[in-house]
Amino acid sequence: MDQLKLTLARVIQKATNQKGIIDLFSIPPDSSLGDLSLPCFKFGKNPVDAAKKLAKIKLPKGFDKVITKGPYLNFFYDKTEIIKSALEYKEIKPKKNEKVMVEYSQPNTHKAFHIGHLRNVVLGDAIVRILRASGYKVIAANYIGDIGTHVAKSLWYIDKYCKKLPDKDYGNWLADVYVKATKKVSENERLKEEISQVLQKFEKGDKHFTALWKKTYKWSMDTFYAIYKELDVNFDIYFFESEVSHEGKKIALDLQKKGIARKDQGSLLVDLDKYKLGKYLVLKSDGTSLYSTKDLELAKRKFKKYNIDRNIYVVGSEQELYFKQLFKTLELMGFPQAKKCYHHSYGLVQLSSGKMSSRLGNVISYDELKNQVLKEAISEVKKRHKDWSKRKIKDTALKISMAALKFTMLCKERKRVIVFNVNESLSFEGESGPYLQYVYTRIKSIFKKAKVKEIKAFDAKVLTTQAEFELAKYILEFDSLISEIGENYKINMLPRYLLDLAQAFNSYYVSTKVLGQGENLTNSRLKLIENVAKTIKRGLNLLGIDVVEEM
RNA sequence: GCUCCUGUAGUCUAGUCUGGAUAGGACAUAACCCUGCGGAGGUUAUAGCGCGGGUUCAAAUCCCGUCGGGAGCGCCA
Repeated sequence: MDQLKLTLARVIQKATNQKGIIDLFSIPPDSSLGDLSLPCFKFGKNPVDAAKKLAKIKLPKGFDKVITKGPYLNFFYDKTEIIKSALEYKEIKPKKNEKVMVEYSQPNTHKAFHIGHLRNVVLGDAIVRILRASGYKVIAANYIGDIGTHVAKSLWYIDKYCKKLPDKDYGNWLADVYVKATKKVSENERLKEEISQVLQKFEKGDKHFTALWKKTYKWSMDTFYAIYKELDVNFDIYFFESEVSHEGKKIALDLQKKGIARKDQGSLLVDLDKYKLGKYLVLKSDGTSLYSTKDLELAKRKFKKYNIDRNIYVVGSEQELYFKQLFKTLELMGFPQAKKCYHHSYGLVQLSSGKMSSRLGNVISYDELKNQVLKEAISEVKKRHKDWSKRKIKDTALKISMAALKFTMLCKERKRVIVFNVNESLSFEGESGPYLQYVYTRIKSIFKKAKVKEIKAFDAKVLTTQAEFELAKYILEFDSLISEIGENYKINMLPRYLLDLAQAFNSYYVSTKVLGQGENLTNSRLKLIENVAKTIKRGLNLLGIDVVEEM
């Protein structure tokens, strides 16, 4: 269809002697008005006349007719041609040379993994999948916050107050320790000094704290790995703050030598006032490293060792200023790739009662939410399939739960804040992941009854309804949508598209019978809905969502 | 105080970058549709662009102002 649009644009370009026609095209508000529209406001003083004049042009192949509607010129595709292309549709695999690194998830060890982290992982994973589908070489990177003040705080608390270490449920225990430690410190400011000492000892390689760190670090990582496995998220590389901390300090000191950074109240900072970016602190006054210290070294590694062309950081919008500062500093350091660093920010996930904070412990953990949704899904599946085994019920319910969770995280425009109400469970109806899975099972069910594996003969000419034409258009739109998202990162366009397609299918389904319509018609309809199912499956997979055969 | 983001029916949301036709969808509410390929569905109804200016043939979209909500602004990450 992109090709059709292009040829039409050329024809009109010739007739009007104007450039950029292709950008003027729009989709009419209702498909009964046409498939493609050209507003004629820019062709002379009287757009209605201009439209009438242009309506006389000779239409290129693939177009059926053109009508005018006031100042609009509305084109209709040749329906049979479109349906034919949709029936014969083959997946394309584009190739691009650019190498992109997507850094996401970045959880801190020794803290809770909550639903805010979930939005990040799901978003990052979808970006990775979509960029790969649009042809980029993608490195999926995680960056674990395994050291820093928060870890020192936990180690300090465990060392000082915990007589017994747990033997199970490590992740939650650590999350709880962090909350308690924060509370302790807030009651007595002087304890901060003790924590600073623990951090300094640890950074110098103190044996006791290193051993304690190793043990507790592993507990956290095992918790994360389990979550990633369940979410079906895979990383190509794990970076750790601990491995860039030391080199980061060198960079900070080097920045001072070069006059990019200066000392201020004992700490080192890069003054970015003249770029309206405030001051960027790169080393603490006690000589230990900061988030920024480590990010400088991390970026350097990405550029030099991994030789990437583009670098995407998936991090919440509250860090927008921080990343602007980081990118500017990288630029001052002379990295040409600094201009190709991109902060993919997104809105907070918060509770109806307000912002979540690992420090305060008022969070919904990933496990908590998942278990709630899973419970609901299990009961729904049970209702429908009394004969299924427990195992099958749970497997299916888990896939449905994942669809519900991920879809909720992805269908909103990225900057939008997501507010969770603890008591409201996620919906499986309406605009939801399960709604899309449902469409897939309906199609699969038809195929089961049809008892055909492969449709060899089909004929576009027998598919004459508007609904069939609409479905065909959706199928043909998919590839350009993916490549568009690969450029603008508007992930939520994909869930939106899938909802539209699903809805179009559902109304087709209730109005049109596929089976028992004679071999020719039935086979052609089967072919069409098979391609609908494939498109939905591909789309869901790009969002990290699995389909189910039955639900 | 300064900076950034955001405001669309009772609730949630798409559209805003790149201005075009009747602002699309979901939930809730009220009707209706299984002798049919799966009702986690379909059809219909009700209801909306915070406010005030400006630019334009045309504004949810751009500009200015204003009000409400959120986030950030040196030793957290």
